[in-house]
Amino acid sequence: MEKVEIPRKTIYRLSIYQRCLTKLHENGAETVSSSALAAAAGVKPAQLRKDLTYFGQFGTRGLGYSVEELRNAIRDVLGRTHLQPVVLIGAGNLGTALLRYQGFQKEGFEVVAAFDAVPEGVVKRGISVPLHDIDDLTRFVQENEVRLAILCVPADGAQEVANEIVGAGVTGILNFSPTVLQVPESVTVNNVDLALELENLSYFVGRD
Amino acid sequence: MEKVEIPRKTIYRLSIYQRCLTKLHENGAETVSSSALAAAAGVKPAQLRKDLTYFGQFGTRGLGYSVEELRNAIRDVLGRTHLQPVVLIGAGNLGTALLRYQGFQKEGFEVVAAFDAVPEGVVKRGISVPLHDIDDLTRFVQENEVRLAILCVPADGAQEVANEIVGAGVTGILNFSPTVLQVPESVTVNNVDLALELENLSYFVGRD
DNA sequence: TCGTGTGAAGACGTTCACAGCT
DNA sequence: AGCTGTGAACGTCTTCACACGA
Repeated sequence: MEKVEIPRKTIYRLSIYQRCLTKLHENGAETVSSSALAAAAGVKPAQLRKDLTYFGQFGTRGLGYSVEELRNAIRDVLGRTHLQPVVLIGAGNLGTALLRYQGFQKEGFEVVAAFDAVPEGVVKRGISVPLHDIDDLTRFVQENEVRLAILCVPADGAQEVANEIVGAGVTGILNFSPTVLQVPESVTVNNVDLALELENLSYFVGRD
Repeated sequence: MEKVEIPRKTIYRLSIYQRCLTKLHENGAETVSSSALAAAAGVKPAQLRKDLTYFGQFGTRGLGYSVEELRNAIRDVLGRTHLQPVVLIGAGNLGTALLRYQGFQKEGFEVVAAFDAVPEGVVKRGISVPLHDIDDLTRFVQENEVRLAILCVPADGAQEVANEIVGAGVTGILNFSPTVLQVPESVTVNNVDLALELENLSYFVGRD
């Protein structure tokens, strides 16, 4: 197979395009041009078209794209026909907030279980996800063949937990801990580092 | 002034280097080589050295970098000698969690006020930041010359709030709403889109 | 000899500009 | 005429490889 690899940044944008297409679909739009969709997504038209060429041709010259067709095509590429089970580890402030957060469910992800070192101490108000002791983590991940994990533990314990879940079969980690995780190449880590983002902003704001 | 612009990605990495240096400093290390620091930060040695050349020379050939000197130099570049005041808008699940989150304070940011459309409905447990009605937002931002804002409102209200705070003088927005904000060029927006990150992960995990 | 500093090469991503289909 | 699809140009970031100083 000589499939050209789709750039990571393109994958991110595909998700954004899909959201815009869903909104257009709800508004009853049948077709959309690359310039209109690009404007909604905050990119240039040429970029949008280039992104799409990575996995096929979908438009009609002189007309644009069928909203529904393009949406289906992107969904297929992103591979979310089926729901992905996710575990969340570390039910502190951030962790519990994410458990209450509706955005994941809305996008087709189900947080099937949460783990904490001291599950008794967690405020469970508004949380319907079962909360386990962290000792059950490996067993649970293996038995349920979980591939995705959200990591919300403090920085000093993050690497240890990461090793454990990777050993148990997790291959994608959404890491909220302010640490650089060392993982095998086969594992994908997406870092969400809140302090880092603020610090970065403050750099660009700070020049006067 | 003919200062070469420091790439945005380098700025991000500087923050990471700084964290690693702080950890090294706490462990009593005096000097560090580019390869050691790079390994800790998860980058290649050449990249680290290149990043540093954007704003000066700090190492000693054959020896490495002075942990303390380099840390101070990076702090100066990032410009965080003084604390930046930040406002948070939208005290829902995510917003309140961020208010309780200690990571910002630890990195030198102070959330000076939070705003919500219905401040009475917010659970205030564990929150010490004053909570205002969103009607006071513009006045507060102007009077306190706030430059940074954390946006945690639902997607459909985000653009409106963004317009308001930009008008009031905010030039850096940390946006947690799953929307593409349209702002003037002079304003920096850093998006933290949780569902997007998960979707992205699931793409890389999904191939088997 | 060891590790930094850096020009040059390379890889990658974006933008342009236009050919070609409807 | 209008808008897509795309090779080529461009710009940016990363990596290499080695000169140079300690």
